[in-house]
Amino acid sequence: MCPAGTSASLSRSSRWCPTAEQVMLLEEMYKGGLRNPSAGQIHQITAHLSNFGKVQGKNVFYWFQNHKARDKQRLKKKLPLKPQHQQIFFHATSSFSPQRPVSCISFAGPLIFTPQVYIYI
Amino acid sequence: MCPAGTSASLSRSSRWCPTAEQVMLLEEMYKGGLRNPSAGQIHQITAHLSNFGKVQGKNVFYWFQNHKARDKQRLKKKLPLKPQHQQIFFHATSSFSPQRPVSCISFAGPLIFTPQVYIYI
DNA sequence: TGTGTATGAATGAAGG
DNA sequence: CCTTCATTCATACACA
Repeated sequence: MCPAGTSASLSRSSRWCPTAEQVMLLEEMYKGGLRNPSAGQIHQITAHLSNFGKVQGKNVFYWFQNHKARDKQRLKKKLPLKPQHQQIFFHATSSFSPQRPVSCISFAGPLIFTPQVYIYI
Repeated sequence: MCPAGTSASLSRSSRWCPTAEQVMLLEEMYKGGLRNPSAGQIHQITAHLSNFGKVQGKNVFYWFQNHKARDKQRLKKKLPLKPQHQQIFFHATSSFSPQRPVSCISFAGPLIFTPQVYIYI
């Protein structure tokens, strides 16, 4: 969490603890609509945030990822509307027999192995 | 990752949680140069990994896809001055951490993968 | 010192 | 392949 007061940088911690200024700037950008910054944007942002404390590109990347996800999560929790998100998972449930498995993946070409063509039986 | 001592198996999670042994084997193959396993290879690998826990072909497929992509990102040191579509970076410490004591390589199967992926007994 | 919470980090799974 | 989403693990900190 690294809340105010004790600003990050000096912590010998293994993980990034953004300073108040950094968080402020990030939130500013977030409010501005930024959600999935490109690599270039991340680079720029990182450079800018560096003026306020140690920070790496990955920190910025994760910050946006997490902030967006949790923003959504909070909203979801607040409005528990009907479960409209039916997940239609059909488990392959395989007992994954070891040796002579039934034809699982029924195409054999040396072609691309894309998930879309998986055939679960 | 699914550390917490309790490896995968009993998790009621819907997603695959590779065991330490499985990860180790996958890492080994990756280090051996395997990047885009063919459907056949995936099938073999899956069969082999099944000796160490539940796993499906798509898990293996995704593992290689993700590992390759993130490995690449990890290695990125710098970004071009121009915001092209460069990659996002992650930290550089990759070394796979054994989440458990690991008593691997004990499988005695005479199985072979690809020439690059030699797994001696 | 234990417990809950906020959040950094990681990665499986898709989507495009 | 690259990008994004979802879920989880890990950790710092507030509070008791």
